[in-house]
Amino acid sequence: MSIRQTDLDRIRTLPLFADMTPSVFRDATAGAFLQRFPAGTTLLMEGDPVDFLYVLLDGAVELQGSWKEKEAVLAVLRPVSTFILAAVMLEAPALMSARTLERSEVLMLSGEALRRTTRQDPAFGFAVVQELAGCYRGVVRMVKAHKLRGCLERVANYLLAQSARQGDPHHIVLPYGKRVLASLLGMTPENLSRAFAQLADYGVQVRGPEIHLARPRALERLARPSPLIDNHVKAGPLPIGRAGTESLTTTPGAPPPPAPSGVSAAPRTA
Amino acid sequence: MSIRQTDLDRIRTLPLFADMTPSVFRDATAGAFLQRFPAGTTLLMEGDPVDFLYVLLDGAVELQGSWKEKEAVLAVLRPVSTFILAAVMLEAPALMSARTLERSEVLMLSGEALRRTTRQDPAFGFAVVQELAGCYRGVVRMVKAHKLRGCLERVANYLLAQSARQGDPHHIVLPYGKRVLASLLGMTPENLSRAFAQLADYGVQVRGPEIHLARPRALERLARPSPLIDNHVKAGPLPIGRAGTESLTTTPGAPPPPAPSGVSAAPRTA
DNA sequence: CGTCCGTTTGAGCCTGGTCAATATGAGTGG
DNA sequence: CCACTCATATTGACCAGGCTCAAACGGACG
Repeated sequence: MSIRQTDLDRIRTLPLFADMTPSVFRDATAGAFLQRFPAGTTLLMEGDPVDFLYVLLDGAVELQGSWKEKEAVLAVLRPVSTFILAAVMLEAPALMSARTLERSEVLMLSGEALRRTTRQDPAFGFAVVQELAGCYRGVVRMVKAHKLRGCLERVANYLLAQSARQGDPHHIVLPYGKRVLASLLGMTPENLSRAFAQLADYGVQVRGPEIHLARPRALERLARPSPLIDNHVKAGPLPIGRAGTESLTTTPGAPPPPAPSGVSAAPRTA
Repeated sequence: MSIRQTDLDRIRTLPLFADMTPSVFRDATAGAFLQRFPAGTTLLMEGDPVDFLYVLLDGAVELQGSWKEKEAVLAVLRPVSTFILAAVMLEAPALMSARTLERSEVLMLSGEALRRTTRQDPAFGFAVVQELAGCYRGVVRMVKAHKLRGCLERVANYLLAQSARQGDPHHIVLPYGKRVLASLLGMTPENLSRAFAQLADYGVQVRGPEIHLARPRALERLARPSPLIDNHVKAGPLPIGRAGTESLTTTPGAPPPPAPSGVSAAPRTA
């Protein structure tokens, strides 16, 4: 039950908790406890009710969804990060399962306490807003990558993203197994292998989890990373006279389809 | 610039504004104005800074992303719904373009005023939290549908969703053109046609925008809708969790891969 | 009546998936 | 220390879902 002070200190580094006053922080984390799990443990099954906000302090966790015997990894988390905040705030069942990939340390915070704090403390409320908004945009980026890019391009961009994150333009090490990576990128392990093989033409050399990028520029020309999809890319200076693309430009076409008679139920889109 | 009282009344029906006190509501909507756009108007270009929260009062708007000459529709909105709330809260550039599909009425609310209200009024802050959490979960559902289902299955589930929404188990009318629908479902118009043809075996008869579902049960056996993907499906006997109120907004996002070594940039995943 | 789109249909191709067999490597027990 | 096992990766052959290109069809509108 007792958590070390150092563990609470670690989650204070998260934007979500960084600006809280000590007393509010104490309220929000009341009843929190730390748990250790071996690799391969399912922390949460999709469809389960969610009672806690999870904070990964050490190890690795994958979030996955499933349907009809099929499974897909939707995200892989590394410390320090929180997950299932949205379900906690809505008191709704989880949409994704959470599974440890390695031995992991997870801090569990009372959902009840967090909702109460969110409703009472405007500053924390706004922090939650920004957190959720960031998550939302993260998923939007994911959808765009999926619908707009082919397998090769997704792999190439993944390599560049890792390269940026790890700080070395020429060498990266895969943070988890290729099977997991393939599923995360929306492809089969076999195809990921083939993609790596194809990328040899662009200076990519794979040896186990170690990858050498001999010609990052060539890879970039293939990958064409965009600040609107890959959030590691900084927005470059836009070409000055954006050719014929002004906002509020009306383009011909788009015939008004007959409105469906049924009452539509207020869809919301951030 | 003057807005009719009836327009403000309409947005009060949205969960986001429903519970606000009149005075807070007046603050939040200060400086709001109504605009009318013809069909095919680009309201917002991806990458643009976002100064307003948009509320669609009449007509239809598509949100789309693009990359390298390719475009994909990420969502189609119907009244009354809000969009780009996440970008407003983060003061970040838009990740999606917004384009009218028909002649539309759009209410524009000052982002500045909304952020101020969110920071000051805990009740409104919590409403924004719930809104964003719902949007996030909507996009997660979209990603799951995309990664786990094939084209045929996506179309079948779309038909069932529309059927539920429009209240008639045997007859639906497509709310927008098939070209747009195809892109929303992540396929080409040609393939959507073929999918409809294939679905004839399951009692689906298509005549223009009108679709007759002769054997909904057969279609359901193929589609296998799930409460964890399709938010119109009510949870089965087991789960106690309330059926949430999540939009069909699809925003799949790839959480930034965590830094394997050194300082981690606190990835967030709701 | 003719034109213009959006949709449908057909033929061929190609990306990516499936199945099966073969390394490769880590962990275990003799 | 080695043999065995199991999981992960890779490679190849084959298959199919989905895309592209091209043409024909149909309704809406002038």
